[in-house]
Amino acid sequence: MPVGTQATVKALTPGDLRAAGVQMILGNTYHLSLRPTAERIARLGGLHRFMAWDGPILTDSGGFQVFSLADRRSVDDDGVTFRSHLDGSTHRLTPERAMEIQALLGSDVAMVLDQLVDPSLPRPEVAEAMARTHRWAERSLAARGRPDQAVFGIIQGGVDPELRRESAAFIGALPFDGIAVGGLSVGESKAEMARTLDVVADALGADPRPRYLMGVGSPVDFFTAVERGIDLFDCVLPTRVARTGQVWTDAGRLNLRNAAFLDDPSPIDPACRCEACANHSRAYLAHLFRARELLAYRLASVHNVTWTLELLRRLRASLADGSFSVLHAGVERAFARESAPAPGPDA
RNA sequence: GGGUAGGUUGAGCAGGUGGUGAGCUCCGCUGACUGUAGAUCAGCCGUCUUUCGACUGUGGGGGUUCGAUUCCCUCCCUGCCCA
Repeated sequence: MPVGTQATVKALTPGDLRAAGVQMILGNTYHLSLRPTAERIARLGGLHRFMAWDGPILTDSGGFQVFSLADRRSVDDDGVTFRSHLDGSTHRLTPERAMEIQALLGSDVAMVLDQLVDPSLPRPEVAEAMARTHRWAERSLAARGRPDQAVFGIIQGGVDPELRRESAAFIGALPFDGIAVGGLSVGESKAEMARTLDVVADALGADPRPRYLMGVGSPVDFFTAVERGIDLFDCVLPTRVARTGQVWTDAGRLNLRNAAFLDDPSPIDPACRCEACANHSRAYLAHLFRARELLAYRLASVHNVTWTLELLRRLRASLADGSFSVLHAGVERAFARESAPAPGPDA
């Protein structure tokens, strides 16, 4: 699911999304409730009609903003009080209100309000946020408003195996339509993420419901997660990095702002069939980025979303024909720079 | 021809009225980004050096001075005004 926080996957039209092979997108409770407001979207016929996207939409609950806007909110057992990043006004989000907003938006999948925390915090704080997430999960189920909307629960627990196991058991025991793993890709190591997904996979066992890893991921992360039973992803990376000039290819990542591409007549990825690769050169994109031309953002986003979804299509095919590990190794090799340890300030 | 204001590191500017000018914004170079307060942010951006640091640099030339970006002479270049 490409991320379309504000009722748009930035720089892309619904037509672009369909051409890129997008099946489902993500929208956001927090942002849309502030602007243009959930009530207005409801009056205008719901989120699908509002943004002219007739495919499935999953809406995030605002749980991530509980984490990312830590300096302008306060959390208590009943809910979260935010100060708007737009105008500083105060807003209250409870599990019930998050469900109400998502019912108004009319998304196909609603997420429960959860509390994720920095996994490096002391264990009692991680455990407290997990316990609160569990209580909020039960309240969210009780508050679900419409039968045509699926609701997913969210497993928390940081990178502590025992807490994760406990959370997976608790959330897995509730009658959700799908199970999400939250609180990862927030600074923990790749090994910690993999280990945590192992614990969750073990705890959920043969549970047939769809499993969604929230906020992931990078090309390599998909393999790590699918190996551990994950079915569904959302991530801002393909579109965000595209807007800053980075494109993903079978040969790894390219930064189109680099001077080396100014004279490169080849397409971003010769194997890609997207609009950008079919019609334009790296040199053209490099020029557009330098000139800050708006087309740069669309073409790069079209490419990254297309390429990412094609990667996932190939990943699914590799599961069927047994070539998963070969494909995995190839992507690991191409994107090796990503997993290389970043030089520290003293290095 | 006369007058006047200027000439600072790729560009545009600060600053500097005898003793420390490498400061800003662009441009440029590179990196980062994981449930989007992000078409954003960070580092670098005279030369040498990995760093520390060293050196050079205020249009050219000359003069005064222990010492000149600063004072004097002269030349060159640019804008504006007058003829």
